[in-house]
Amino acid sequence: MVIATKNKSTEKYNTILEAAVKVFAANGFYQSTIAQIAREAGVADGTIYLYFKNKDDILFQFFNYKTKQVFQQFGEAVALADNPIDKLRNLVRSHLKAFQQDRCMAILYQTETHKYKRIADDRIKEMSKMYLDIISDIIEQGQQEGCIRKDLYLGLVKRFIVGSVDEVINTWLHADGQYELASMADPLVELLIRGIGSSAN
Amino acid sequence: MVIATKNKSTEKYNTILEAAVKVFAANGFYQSTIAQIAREAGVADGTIYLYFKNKDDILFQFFNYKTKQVFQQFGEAVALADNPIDKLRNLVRSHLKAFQQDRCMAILYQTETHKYKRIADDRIKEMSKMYLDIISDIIEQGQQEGCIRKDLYLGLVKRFIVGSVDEVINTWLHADGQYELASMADPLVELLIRGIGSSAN
Amino acid sequence: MVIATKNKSTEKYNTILEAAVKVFAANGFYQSTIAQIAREAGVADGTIYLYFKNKDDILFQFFNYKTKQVFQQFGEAVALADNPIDKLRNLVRSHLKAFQQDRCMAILYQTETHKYKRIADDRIKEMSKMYLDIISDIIEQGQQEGCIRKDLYLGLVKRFIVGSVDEVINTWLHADGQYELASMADPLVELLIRGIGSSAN
Amino acid sequence: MVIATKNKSTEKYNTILEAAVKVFAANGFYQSTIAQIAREAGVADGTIYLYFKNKDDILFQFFNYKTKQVFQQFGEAVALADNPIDKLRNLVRSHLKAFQQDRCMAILYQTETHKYKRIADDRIKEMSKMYLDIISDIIEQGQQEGCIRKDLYLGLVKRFIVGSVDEVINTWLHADGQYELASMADPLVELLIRGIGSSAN
DNA sequence: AATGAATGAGCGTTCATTCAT
DNA sequence: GATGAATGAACGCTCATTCAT
Repeated sequence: MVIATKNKSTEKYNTILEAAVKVFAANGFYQSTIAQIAREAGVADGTIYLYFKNKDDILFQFFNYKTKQVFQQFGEAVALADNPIDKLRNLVRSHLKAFQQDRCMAILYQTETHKYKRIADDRIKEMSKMYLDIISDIIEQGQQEGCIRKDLYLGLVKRFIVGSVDEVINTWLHADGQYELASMADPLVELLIRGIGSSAN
Repeated sequence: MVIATKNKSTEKYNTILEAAVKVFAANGFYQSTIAQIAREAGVADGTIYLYFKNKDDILFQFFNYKTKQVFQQFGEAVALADNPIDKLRNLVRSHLKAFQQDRCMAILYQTETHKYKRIADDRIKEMSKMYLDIISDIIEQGQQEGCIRKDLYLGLVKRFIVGSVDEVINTWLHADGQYELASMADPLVELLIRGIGSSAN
Repeated sequence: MVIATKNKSTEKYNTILEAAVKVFAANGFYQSTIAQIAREAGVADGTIYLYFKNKDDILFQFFNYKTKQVFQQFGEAVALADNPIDKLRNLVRSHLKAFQQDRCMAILYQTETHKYKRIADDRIKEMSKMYLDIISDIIEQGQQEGCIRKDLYLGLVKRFIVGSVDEVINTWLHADGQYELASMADPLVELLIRGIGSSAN
Repeated sequence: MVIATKNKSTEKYNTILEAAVKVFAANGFYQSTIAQIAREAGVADGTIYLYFKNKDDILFQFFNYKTKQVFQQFGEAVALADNPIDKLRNLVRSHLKAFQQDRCMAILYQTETHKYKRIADDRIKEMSKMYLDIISDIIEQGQQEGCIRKDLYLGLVKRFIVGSVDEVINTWLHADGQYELASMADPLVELLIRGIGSSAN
């Protein structure tokens, strides 16, 4: 009983895209060559151009489909919780989980994003906005419900959250993923909410 | 008694290094060419090789001297305060101020750091460690003095602080520096200490 | 009694050849790709290799059959006239008419001929010789009959005629065929015969 | 006493341009590679790009400077004669002489001109126009002075002359230059003026 | 017969680095 | 020290041709 056999074309497209992500993650985009990607994917150099317009396009497709899809999952994870604090926890948790599961994607997203505005600016901005919008909604709901401080500059709070999460991921990446990234979700959210100060402050 | 007369050599070295930082910041390291740097510095291509071993070395020197020096200033700023919370405030303030004053350095440091482990890994790790050590000291002192929560996982707290600051800088960079970066220091530190949760939590 | 039913194979052969001529005329031989020809012909790239040995062979076949056939018609047109001057007029007329009717062939023949000695040298020389022989016969007959000057260097006269006709065609091609090419036949022949000098010379 | 020592740059520019013309003449523009030109010129591949923007530019420069210059000489040759028929003779003579002296230029101009409108359209049109204008002037003067027929369609006469000359050159080229091209000038002009018809016509 | 995905040799171009002046 | 012309390795990309289906 065949439900969904991906056709050959899609298979090769994915093979190449994943090979590319692996190579990009290892060497950086500009240091990666088409020949390396082809070798990693087990195809000829020219084959890559049957599935991608050019080298830039490979990175673009990565941001357009692969990463985008992951970021959309974050929204779904959030929807599963009712109260803002659980939503935030779900967001951070699914973010860390997803990046832990696909280390190459994590590297590419963390280290290559800022540099490739030229290539995938719109996609990255779109994702970034989607992420920030989710956070905004959470904050606002939290403020209405009283579980989040009302005297906050929203723009700053968003950076505060995004930055903490990003840095936790970066640290994990630099440590070669030797610990459970996802396990950092709960302590991190707790920190975000309560801060580092003792109640004496 | 030595009067610090910089000799001609040092001047040209600095001219080139600053030109390179400008060019790297504008185009990224790998997209920048020696010819561009030479033009920006007003010297011949070959001259660059009298002061730097190769292209990589320029970036290495940037991290080795220029950035390192700035990061050392952070330590000095911290030393001026007595209590941990003021120390943290001074750290964040001097960090934001320094990066606001030298935008190119900020760009290079924020966007190129992760990618150049190959080139300047030791320097970057050294700086990073220095920065994290400062924070560690602050946290520990704060915990002893009671102004910082004692139930914190130190490794996480450090990322939490570093990440927030970085992201605030990134956001400022992406906004083309249209506002006072330094003005974000106090609200950010306040957030770090108190968190986003209302005391009701 | 054979009724000329072209079989399927011949049809496809012609479809491809005509598509190729169209593409070659538009882009030049070396700038045309097999993929373009295949698209224009409505077949797969690989199909072309069932009918032609390789890309060169397509051009070769063009000169071998298509153009050759047209050039043979010139001989027939000449045979319809008795006196040399009418023969010349018929030759030029049928030449201009044929090229006007098949613009792509005209382009290919005029602009690509000289460059493809490598590919179809023998065919082109053969056609060229055939054409020049027709002219030679006309001239010689005209000299015997007294309507053509006897003091002429035959080799030069042939170039003189061929060159004039070619250039008239080229001019028409460059003007995007906005006028009747065939209408130039009579004035041109008149020029060839009488020259540009007044009888006073 | 040094009057005009060409500097090194100009020398190498010319070396490369001449090597390129040689290679283009031998293989055609698109079949020639940068590597071939570099080898012929005795320089490295990259050196070519110090003097020319790209491969197209080499051909462009050829038409822009080298050929243009020769075509301007034609105008000067014409100016040396007073009566229209001598002017025409001088034009044809200097044309054939120049092309005989630089065979590669002749090949490139004759066989590559039509195909490279993309690359040097304006230059080629300019030269072509210059040439046709010279002829127009001659014809008109000749008609006023009575030595050229008044009942001529100027547009056709120009093609008639240009075409004859071109074809004479082509024939010489195809014969591998085994005879004196310039010696064809006088008989050709005589043909242009008197035509091939006997006065009996 | 017909397809079109796959191949990989080959090309134009760039640019870090060298070295004669 | 300073120059910048010259180098040539390396890369992205194209496309004629093949071959499994």
